Amino acid sequence: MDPHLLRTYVTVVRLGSFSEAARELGYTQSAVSQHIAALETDLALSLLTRRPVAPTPAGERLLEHAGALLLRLDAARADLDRFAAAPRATLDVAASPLALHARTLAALPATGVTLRAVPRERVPVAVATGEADAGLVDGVAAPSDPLRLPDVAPLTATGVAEEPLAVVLPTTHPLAGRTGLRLDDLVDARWLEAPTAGIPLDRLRAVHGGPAGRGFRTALRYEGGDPRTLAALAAAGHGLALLPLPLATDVPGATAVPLVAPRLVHRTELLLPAGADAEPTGPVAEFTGRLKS
Amino acid sequence: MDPHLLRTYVTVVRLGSFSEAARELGYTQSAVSQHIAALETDLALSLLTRRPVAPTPAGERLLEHAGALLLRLDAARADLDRFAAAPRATLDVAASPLALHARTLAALPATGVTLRAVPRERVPVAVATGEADAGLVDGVAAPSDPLRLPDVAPLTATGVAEEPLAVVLPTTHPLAGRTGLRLDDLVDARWLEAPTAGIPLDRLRAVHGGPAGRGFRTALRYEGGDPRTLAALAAAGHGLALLPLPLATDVPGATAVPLVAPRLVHRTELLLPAGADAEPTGPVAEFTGRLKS
DNA sequence: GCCCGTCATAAGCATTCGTGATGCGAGGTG
DNA sequence: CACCTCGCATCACGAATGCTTATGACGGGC
Repeated sequence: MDPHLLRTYVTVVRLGSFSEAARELGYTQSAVSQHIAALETDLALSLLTRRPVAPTPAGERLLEHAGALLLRLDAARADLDRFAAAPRATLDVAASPLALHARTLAALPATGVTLRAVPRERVPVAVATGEADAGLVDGVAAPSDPLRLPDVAPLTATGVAEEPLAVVLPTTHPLAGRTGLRLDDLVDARWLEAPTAGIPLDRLRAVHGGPAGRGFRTALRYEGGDPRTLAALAAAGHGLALLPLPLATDVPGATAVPLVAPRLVHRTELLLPAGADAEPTGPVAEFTGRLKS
Repeated sequence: MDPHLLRTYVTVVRLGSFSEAARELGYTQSAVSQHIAALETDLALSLLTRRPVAPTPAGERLLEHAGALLLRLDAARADLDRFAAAPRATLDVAASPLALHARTLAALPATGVTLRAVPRERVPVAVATGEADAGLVDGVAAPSDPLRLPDVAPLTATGVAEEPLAVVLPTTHPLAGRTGLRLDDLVDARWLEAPTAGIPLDRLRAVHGGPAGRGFRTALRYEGGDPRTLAALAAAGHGLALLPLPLATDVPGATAVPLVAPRLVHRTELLLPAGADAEPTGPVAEFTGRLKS
């Protein structure tokens, strides 16, 4: 299970073709064929169906493992490269959209900052692989509880902000007058699924603990990145939205009611490569210093 | 960063010697020397000090990455080997000591079971690498919240039991008369640290959220595996112990007071290789079926 | 000061790995 | 229906990698 073989395997699957993969990797088609053959004999398994080229069930499993492995490998290399590299004068930050709010934006240095908005799950990856010097992720957690992040590499996470959660409903909604809402009251409601602009509902489904698939049905799925649009959708009656309270206010036609049970907050965390906090100076230190104080 | 090179690197560090590592790996000393040299030139870093042989700071970092990588690699191989292997007639269970209680023990099949008690953090590893067919881990979490387990490989975790937590104190202790205790009341107390027999206090320190190092000081460290001994130590006044309530009762000279705040429970989870739940029959299915019902 | 243990380096050799050429089977085309 | 074409498998060869043996360099112990 040489990483090179895994690398060609995943590209073959991704492109659905040996020859295409060979082109992309700079090999000949023959080499790719031999790589796959080597993997299959090594594992004594058939990994791919040819014609069409698609992974077998065993191949699917290998794909999961291979992805994680190659990621960790890249992360390791990036991490160790940092050791030798000269301290950077610029700051690359990867952030999930909702992790960008007054507190985090204010901490950014005045110059030399590149800010990249990426999906939530890609933030740890970006930091681990060195694409970004630091990351900002948001998510839902119990108060002062750390987020559950996939550990692709040794990263340190520190909480930088916690805000209440609010349910956004049309002003005409029967529950709009409440001062607080319990999740139990909303299990049967229709929700807006917005993985990027909003907060994924998986966590709610898990917390609620009901049988899988029950509750929190999706009315409409919004794949854009703008929370105000999401709130507007809620105002228009397309379903309920879940947002950090500060983002949910002042939306025409919508009312934001804080979620009071279960006790959950919208939490933002700063992600750094483990060991990077030792750096005493530079833009990274400036940024993290301002965030932690 | 060939896994072979990493493998020799970690053994060199572990044994503190090139020659020893060569012997263990079945290489010549020369090969080991070249492996290390290859790594160092590839990363353009000095990884080891010679004489004595010890990792440099950069080497320490590599060690972390290498460990995780090799683990995942073994896990991947084990997982895919399972695909080809014939269904097993026996059941190997790796369990942390406190995960073994009435509920889990009752679910074990009558014959063909090997039960291995391992430290908490080794359970996921054992399941991932195929040393065990299934795992039982215990830990502390908020009610109906999953445990935080290191993801060494795609594993599925399902909760099988939750019990209240109790603080064990000498009957003569001023707080022994309470019906419930808040963690805040106990920050300044002396505690028994018992990573195997008891519940590690890290989680409490994290939940309490105080400044690092403050609170929950350790009076005595017990490295044995018997919770009753731990409770007896608490009875003898060596410090407070934290145990699942059922284990903390009926200890002479000690009183168990439930922990009421923060709301935490002692949770036991079943760990299976992801995808293994598909198996319809055999001892694994019997075990998991009984646990989930 | 000599010797022994340990790591580094050099040369030789076997194995591995990638390339180019060729074979083979499936699907499309006239 | 024969033929062509496209795409993966296989083969043989040259290059490169990796391991071994042999030797050198350096420290620490007696």
